[in-house]
Amino acid sequence: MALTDDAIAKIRSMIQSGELPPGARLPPEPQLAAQMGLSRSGVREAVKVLESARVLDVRRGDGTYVTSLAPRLLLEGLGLAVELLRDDTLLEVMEVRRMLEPVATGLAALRMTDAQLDELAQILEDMRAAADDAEKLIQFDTAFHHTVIATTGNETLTSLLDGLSSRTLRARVWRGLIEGNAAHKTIDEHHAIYLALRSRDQLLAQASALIHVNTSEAWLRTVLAANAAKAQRRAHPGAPAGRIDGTDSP
Amino acid sequence: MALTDDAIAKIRSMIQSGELPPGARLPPEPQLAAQMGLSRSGVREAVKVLESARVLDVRRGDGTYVTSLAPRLLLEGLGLAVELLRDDTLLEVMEVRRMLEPVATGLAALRMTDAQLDELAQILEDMRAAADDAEKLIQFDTAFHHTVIATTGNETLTSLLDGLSSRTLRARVWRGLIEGNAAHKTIDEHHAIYLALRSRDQLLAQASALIHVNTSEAWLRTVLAANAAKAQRRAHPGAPAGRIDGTDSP
DNA sequence: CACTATAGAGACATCGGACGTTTGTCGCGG
DNA sequence: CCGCGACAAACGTCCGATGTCTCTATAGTG
Repeated sequence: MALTDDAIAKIRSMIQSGELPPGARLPPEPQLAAQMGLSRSGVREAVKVLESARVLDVRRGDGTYVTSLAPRLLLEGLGLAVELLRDDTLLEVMEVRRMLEPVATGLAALRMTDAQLDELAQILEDMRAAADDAEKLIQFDTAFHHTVIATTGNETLTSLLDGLSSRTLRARVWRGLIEGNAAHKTIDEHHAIYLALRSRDQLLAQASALIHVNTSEAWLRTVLAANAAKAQRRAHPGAPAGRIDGTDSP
Repeated sequence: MALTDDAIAKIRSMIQSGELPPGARLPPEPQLAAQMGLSRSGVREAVKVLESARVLDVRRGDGTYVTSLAPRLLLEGLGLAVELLRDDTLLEVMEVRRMLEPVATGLAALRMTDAQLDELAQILEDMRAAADDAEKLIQFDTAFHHTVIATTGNETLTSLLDGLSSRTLRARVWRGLIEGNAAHKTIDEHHAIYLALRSRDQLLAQASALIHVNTSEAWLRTVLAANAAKAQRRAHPGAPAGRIDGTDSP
């Protein structure tokens, strides 16, 4: 297959070269098709791919435009990718968070304003009030970390970490936390991060963020282990645990 | 638009739920179309999107299959996204690298084998030999950092950092380095990282990686500034330099 | 003159069918 | 047992038609 992929590459290249700057309007599909030497069907597939990557914005009845190309748009797909990762690679994601989130939180301690601190305090309060509602806990947890990282002013960093902490990943961790009666302890960890940020203590913020990510990772491990054991029983009832990596001998 | 996007969501959801595990074969397009209540054209757009995201593997004359869903595949798109970022957000990318790459390099110092160290030494030698060929320098530079990070054994981390250091970003930095006669100094920085790794000194590796990223960032700044000034002159010949952030007063 | 309702044109959304090309397979023959 | 050729299945591409939404210009109204 070359035609459609060529079209994708051509449009991408026109954007990268500046020939199609953010906000620019593309020619109508039939004209674009003629220009690139393929049918309208092929152009539609190409445009659809770039639209799903948030590179193009297709407005029905109007036309197709280049988006702002802001990091928050282009990095949106990272979250979708993480959602599809296999269980055993989620620990790799956690290891990346473990490396990145503490440093980012430390940076946030240097840049955070009083208003942002108050916002965090409010989220913490909400979290404490919702201590028995898993759905809300996840929501406030997401808001807490997003708010912290966003204060670095680095939109790319924020989008990356948002993507690495996809919704289903967070949901799994919290499921473990709640079933393990560790929700309260985890909320305390958020409080510790908040206190470090309020005192603008970079190293303390970094340390408390690392401890928090570490706790999340530990609970994710337990959830994944329970999950793997369940899958194992489903596949071979009563049989001892064996290979779980999905490989197969020829 | 809902039909095609619904189809994308449905297929994604079937994969996420395990109904379509890695390697599974999807029904033929016409059947898939009937099953999801839309025409084959719509299904083809949906499949194309998921293929471009490396979620599906379409084999002409054979069928459509779910990929391995390995991080290296799913995170491949990150590089394409970074390639399209605007100049002013590339500094954000550099800030992320500045936070992540030193920690990762430090981790590599703990896990690297002798064979991998020898591989690095070879790349360093190649780099020195190619000191006047920008193209090769970029190639060896990419190989060096990829090899270092890959020794952490974390494929997700490796793919992320590969994506953050997209080819055009590296090319710009090296253009600055060469024009500024700093190529030699930068190769020395690679050597310093290598020495730290060889002595398995985590903190030293971390420090030398930070210094190296910092140098890259500095040269990227000069390249971007020169670029912005040129764009400014192109827009207003002879006019004094003014705002270069692209904002506009009403 | 200012504002609103409306008709038209333009553009994307979706469909259905047709044909070419590639690939995997299965049976035949050496 | 192995190689070869024909068949069938599946994706790649194209074309044309129709539906639906948006923007805009125009005519009408107060």
